[in-house]
Amino acid sequence: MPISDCEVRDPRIRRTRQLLQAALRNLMETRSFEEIAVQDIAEAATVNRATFYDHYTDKYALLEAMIAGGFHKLLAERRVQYDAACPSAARAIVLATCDYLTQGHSGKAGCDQQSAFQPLIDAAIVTSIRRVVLVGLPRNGDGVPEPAAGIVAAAASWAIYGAVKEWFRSPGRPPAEEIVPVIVGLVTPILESAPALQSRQPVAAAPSGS
Amino acid sequence: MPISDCEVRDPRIRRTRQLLQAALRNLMETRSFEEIAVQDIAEAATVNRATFYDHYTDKYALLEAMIAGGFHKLLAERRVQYDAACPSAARAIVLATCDYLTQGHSGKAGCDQQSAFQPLIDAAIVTSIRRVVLVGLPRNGDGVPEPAAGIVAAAASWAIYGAVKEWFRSPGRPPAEEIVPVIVGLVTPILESAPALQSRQPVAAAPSGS
DNA sequence: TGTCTAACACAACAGATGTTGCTTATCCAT
DNA sequence: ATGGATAAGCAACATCTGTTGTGTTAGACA
Repeated sequence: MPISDCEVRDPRIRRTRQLLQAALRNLMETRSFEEIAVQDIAEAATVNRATFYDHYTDKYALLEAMIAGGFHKLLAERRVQYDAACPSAARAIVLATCDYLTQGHSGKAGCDQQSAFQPLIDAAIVTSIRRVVLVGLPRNGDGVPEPAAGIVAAAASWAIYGAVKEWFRSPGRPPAEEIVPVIVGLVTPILESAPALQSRQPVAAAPSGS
Repeated sequence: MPISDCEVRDPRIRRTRQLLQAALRNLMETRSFEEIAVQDIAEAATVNRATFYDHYTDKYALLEAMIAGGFHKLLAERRVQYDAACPSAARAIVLATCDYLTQGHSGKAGCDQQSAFQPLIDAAIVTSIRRVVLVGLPRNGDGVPEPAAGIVAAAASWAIYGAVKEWFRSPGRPPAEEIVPVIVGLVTPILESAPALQSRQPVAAAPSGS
């Protein structure tokens, strides 16, 4: 029911949400996410259980906010931002995604690859990637992204995360430095097709539909 | 706890699971998924609630199985299978994904785009796409997929679904026939990079890393 | 056909969930 | 500083959850 986690002025709200996220983070060092009850989180955060529901609809919403916030923080710390004109930007995004998965954002749950809530984590990260990709995509004169940019950003961000996750899940995975260029090579065609969709220049592989 | 939904010989199990899935499908015509309790599903399926838990860990697992089964059925009906040698195969997969989202697999929930369980649906469909893509990817002499095929299949399947979903969510979306070639154009570079990763032939866009 | 295995019904349980109404404490703006 | 707005504490509620135990029934297999 409350406003999005960013842009919260009231210090009471910030405090409570930070407490809840920290509590969940700590609890996940010990048990798996499913084994944690809203009661436990509220108790660990020294927050009333009813107050929890003032901020998040359930523990899954809290997890989502926590993951999104954590990944966004990582991107901000590294000053990561995509720019269609800068090839190394895609590399930075992919590397950040690798590192975020590797660093065990979610304690014991990080190993817990087949958990039912894993898709929630995936979705949260993909959304963050999509956002940072979208702002770097070419725009028209008014700074408004082209309509097809949404499709390109979606395809690219999902492809990036899907590939990174596949690498992360693989049994004897190579170091990140090794896989990052491979993934970048896979997704650059998508990212570079954005100008083509704006019909600035025809591209052989691009379909003429639309 | 039980074996995967496919390959179940015991008719009792088949019957119960079909009843449960049909019950959930029917209930979702009326209410949103979150508003449906396991109790309701069991009751609508004329199945004891305890029996529900013999088959699925919770209602989310049931939803996942339902979505995966439905999409798999759609692919089977259309005889969809990816083949790296056949360009129209990718088209068929993308079109099937568009149609599956459009046909409102999940009743009222189909409109319910921002629901917390949406990521579960996404994950189920992506997994299905990934499977059908993977079997069509190039293999070595023994029929074993190349190691990089996993990454390629993951990137391609996530990209396909992400793009289709973005299209589906867009307010005044064009007809599927119009967007399919665009998406196919976005993902074919990924799919065609599979041979390159096998170092059969160098490709200009592919990175030399590794 | 007969026996064995396992699916299902049923009841009951402790615990968690999500909500409500009320009071107190904290903030923000005037 | 003061007053209005709102977040947080608190208690209690009906309900749902997930599990366990026991008995019955239906399918599998020889």
